[in-house]
Amino acid sequence: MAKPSRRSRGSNTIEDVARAAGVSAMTVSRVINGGKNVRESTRTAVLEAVRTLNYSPNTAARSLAAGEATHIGLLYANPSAAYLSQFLIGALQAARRAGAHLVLESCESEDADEQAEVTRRFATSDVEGVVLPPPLSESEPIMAELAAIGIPVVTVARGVPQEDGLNVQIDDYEAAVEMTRHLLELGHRNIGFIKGHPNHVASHDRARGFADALREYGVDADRAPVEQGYFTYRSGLAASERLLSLPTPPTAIFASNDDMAAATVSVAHRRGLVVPGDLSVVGFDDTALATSVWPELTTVKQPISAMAETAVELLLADLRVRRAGSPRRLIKRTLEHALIIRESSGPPFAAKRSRPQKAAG
Amino acid sequence: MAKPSRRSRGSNTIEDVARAAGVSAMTVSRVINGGKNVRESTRTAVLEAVRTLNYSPNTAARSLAAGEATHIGLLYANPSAAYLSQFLIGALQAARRAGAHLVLESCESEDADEQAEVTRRFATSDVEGVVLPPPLSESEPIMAELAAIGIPVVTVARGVPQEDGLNVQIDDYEAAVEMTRHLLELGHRNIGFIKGHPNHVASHDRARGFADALREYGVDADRAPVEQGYFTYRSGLAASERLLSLPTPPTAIFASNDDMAAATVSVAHRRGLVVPGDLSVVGFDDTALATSVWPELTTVKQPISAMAETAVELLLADLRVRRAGSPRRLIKRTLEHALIIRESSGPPFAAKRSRPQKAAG
DNA sequence: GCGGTCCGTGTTACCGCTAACAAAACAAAA
DNA sequence: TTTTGTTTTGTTAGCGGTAACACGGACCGC
Repeated sequence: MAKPSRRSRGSNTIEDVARAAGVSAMTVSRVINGGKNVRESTRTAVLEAVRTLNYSPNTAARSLAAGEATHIGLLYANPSAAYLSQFLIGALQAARRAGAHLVLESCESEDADEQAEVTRRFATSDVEGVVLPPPLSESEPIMAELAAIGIPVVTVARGVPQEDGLNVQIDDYEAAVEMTRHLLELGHRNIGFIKGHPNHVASHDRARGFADALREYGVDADRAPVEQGYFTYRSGLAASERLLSLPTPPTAIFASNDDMAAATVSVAHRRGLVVPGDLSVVGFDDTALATSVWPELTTVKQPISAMAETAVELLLADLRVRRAGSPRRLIKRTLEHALIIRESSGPPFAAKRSRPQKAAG
Repeated sequence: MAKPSRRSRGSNTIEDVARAAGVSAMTVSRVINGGKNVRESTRTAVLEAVRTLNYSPNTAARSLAAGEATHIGLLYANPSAAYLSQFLIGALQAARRAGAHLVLESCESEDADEQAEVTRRFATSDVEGVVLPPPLSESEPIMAELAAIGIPVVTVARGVPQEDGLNVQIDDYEAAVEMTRHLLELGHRNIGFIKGHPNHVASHDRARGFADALREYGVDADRAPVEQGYFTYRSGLAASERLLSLPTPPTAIFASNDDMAAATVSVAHRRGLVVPGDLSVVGFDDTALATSVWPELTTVKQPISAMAETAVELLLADLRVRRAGSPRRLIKRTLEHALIIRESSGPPFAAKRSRPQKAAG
């Protein structure tokens, strides 16, 4: 037995796998990475050895040798905490798989100069690419600064992606259409809508989806009660107050995110309305808030973690391509959303009927 | 000029710094890490060179050479999203500083066998230590499994830390005392309390703090209205309903976390009570929920990010010590909390007075 | 049958850093 | 002054991978 090297950590290396498979380390390396030009029999032998030894490559050694990206930045600003944690989980996963570190920086300021300043400091440290989740993905000062420094960026949920930029998103328009159809199919015809922050392009997409779905069912979209919100709980409070104070208050309210939907539920309760018996309330995003209010919210689920993973992967791929000098491909990726139907939506005027039904059931 | 090496990434290395400072690479290494035995003049020269060249060491190379921990695990379970994202930010920061990767795994199940199973799979991959935030820090199956495998663990906010374990926490008892005093000093004498999940030791500490503070002010703690809750919004709904249905309902309610406090506010509103005019409501944790309800909650802020950072640092230090074979030191660390006074707490019976005041102001 | 091309694999030389050891510089003791 | 520590600094040999190139054999066309 060879005496163990003075600092090995015991876990087996590519060398061990090579020995076990009866090939050289290089061949193992080729098999593990998408290796072309490896005979099928060799490949299976190597994979067999990998499995037997439960081998997993050392990311530190890998990125050192390959000279790959090691630090990718994630600049975030106060989205809902639920969104951020989901996003971080996905980004972290993808980064680790690639052997890269995630460098976090927050940028809460709305001031253009300050945003540029933070960005500059961040970018000139040692990050090789930057992931920009919303709402920062819409920030022009940041995008401009990053472009000036020449650092690759991938935006997430940027409404109007840059011509030659990387972007990951969901189809906000389509999701809003589906949610509106859900309410229409329950029988609602007087549906209120609370818009999102006007700076977010997604807000407009959602509003368009809402209106188009109404038209599809022959409802006059121009007469539909719509109030401006800003994605905050507080703005949702105000907007829903206004909607419910209308002479003919809506039987359902579609809020552009969960925070505002939660606020709407709170206002409804304060007014003695039963949700969903007297008023259906639906949200968007499926953040943790959706299930921590009562009743739990019907909402649209964004695959936040998956979007983050995809974003990191796109960025790393772009970095690789740039380094190799290959022609860049401009990539946009749209991921699937899903309607999550919970307890806050139901048929209109169900309050009186629902009680007997419950007693009977 | 030497032709650039075929794969260097351009950023300057320890070699460049050494050349600039007129010393060897090893000396630079010593200066950068807590180097002992370096002449003061040499040290300053090196640091000068480091600054000039804007040098920052390559973490991949560092952990490869030093054979240090590269993967530390973080096993989490559905705490509030706000808590998790704060925690991740801190943990990530500390991990990156040390050149380690954070490996995430979630374990939502409450079933002992399943928890053990997840833990086993997680631990036998390639993590060298595990961070356990609440509520998992209280899970015996997980702790037992980890101990059996022999992987170092650091728990966070574990009520009764293990004899020889690493743990990071705040003083729940003291924080509860301070919060209760705050209410007492506002003039409240009939204060309701909503307990946390009985499995959490922190719940008991908070309840003790509450009772002791009452006694301190001559209030009969045994007669104080206390209801059992389980840290969920829903349990808060039920508990506060019970408290407010008492013949002499309390003028203030101290909920053991923000979720239950938010639920209490909701119940109060449904009953037509003004917060804080008719009822003061305070929470614990200062999660995002605290500022996304109206009125914003008075609460206790836990330094979540800092706790996560500390936890990772403790773990890495322990790992280093173990590898060196030095005697382990058992470390517990208690971080500072803070009382955050917002709008949900005020003097009792203020509803009638406050309106004229508002009108006058 | 012979040079060329492609394929599958091995060899070599690092990536950037640090542990361990060696050597030199300096100081204190004899 | 010599001897014997004690610092301070340099040298060597990797850590675990991968890029680049080398090499032998199969296949091809002439």
